[in-house]
Amino acid sequence: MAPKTQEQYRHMKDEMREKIFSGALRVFSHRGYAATRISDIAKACGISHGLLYHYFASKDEIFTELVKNATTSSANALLHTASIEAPAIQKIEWITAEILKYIGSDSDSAYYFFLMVQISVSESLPESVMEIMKTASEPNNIMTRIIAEGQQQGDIVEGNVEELSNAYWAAINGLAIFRIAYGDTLAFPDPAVLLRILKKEK
Amino acid sequence: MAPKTQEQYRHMKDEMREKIFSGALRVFSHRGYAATRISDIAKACGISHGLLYHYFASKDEIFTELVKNATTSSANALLHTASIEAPAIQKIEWITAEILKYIGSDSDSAYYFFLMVQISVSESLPESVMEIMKTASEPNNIMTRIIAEGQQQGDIVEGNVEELSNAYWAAINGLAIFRIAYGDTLAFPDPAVLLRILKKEK
DNA sequence: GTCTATAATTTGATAGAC
DNA sequence: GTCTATCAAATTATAGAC
Repeated sequence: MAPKTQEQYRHMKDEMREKIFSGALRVFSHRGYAATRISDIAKACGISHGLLYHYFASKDEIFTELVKNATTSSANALLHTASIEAPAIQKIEWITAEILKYIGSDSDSAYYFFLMVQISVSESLPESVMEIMKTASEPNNIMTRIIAEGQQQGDIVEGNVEELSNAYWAAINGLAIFRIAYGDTLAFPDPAVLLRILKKEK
Repeated sequence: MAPKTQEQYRHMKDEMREKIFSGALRVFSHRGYAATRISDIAKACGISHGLLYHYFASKDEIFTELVKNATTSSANALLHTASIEAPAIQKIEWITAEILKYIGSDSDSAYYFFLMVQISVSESLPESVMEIMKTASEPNNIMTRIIAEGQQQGDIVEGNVEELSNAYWAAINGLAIFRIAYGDTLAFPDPAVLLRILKKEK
């Protein structure tokens, strides 16, 4: 192997690659993987499609890197929250506020959520993406644990933890999608509205 | 065997078109509009792609008919609920139970929800679909009216009606998507869980 | 009614000019 | 580094055999 040359090769092109990632994320979200043309991404980045192959080997590689970003960063955020020393309900309040803040802003977050939704539904994806999804730690598992914790502490409503978690994540993902579809004209709910799904009234 | 009447032939043609619709709805949902190949639909229906053109003029026509179905049937269901003589909260309880029942079953409902989600996000759609979306009455408008009604009657929590409506619909749509992604292994929440978003505790 | 063969177009990827 | 020209493969839609 020649790790040294590969590393140098990548470092040289990192800046442009970042620019391409950003454009590609939005194009993939709006069109889906298979429907996204390499020329669409190139146009969104203001370069020719030929030049794009100077920075990426293929359409698959761009997509795979994006998915890698999405899975690792979301898993890390959740793991970090889970490790905080606080009552479960506070963990959930904190993460909900964070997620909604980012989804509601102009950042890439909403697009990452929708990217993962598309992947979970899609039946024909590159093998490389399938591999990542298999090894990705599921946010749902972490969330169900926190919910169960909150139930024991008497702050979260009774009921099947997976059903509660699904309802909560469905709302989060749905809002991310609405945000992409309707932009900043969307009336964006307060974290408290979503937390009513889980929180026990006192 | 006796020769078939014209009506029998017409009936056979209608049946085949229904079969193609059903197959196409699932393929479009799993792959998106632009990424769906005519041969994918044909394969899902167990026919050759040449034969498909015997029943439909183009890929666009199949998709457009599906969108037409989705918009009219969902609008009708909501309008019907809105016209019922009952407190607003009961209307919402009824429609939520209905929607979740259908999404959770093996019917086409979940796919129709996701189809509309994809359309709302997608940037490149056939002109014919764009036309339908422009004239389609928005479910959101009907829902916000019912929610406002429920607030006046003291059964629904205070707060911006559009934000509440968005949170509620986000959860509904999110669950439809989860249902497609995970099939009947999904832990499907009770209507009561979703209604906690809107319902005032007493 | 149903299929296979094929035309016309599009698109992912490469090669080579500047 | 960047672009344009081009190849090879895939895809929509049509034509024609059975």
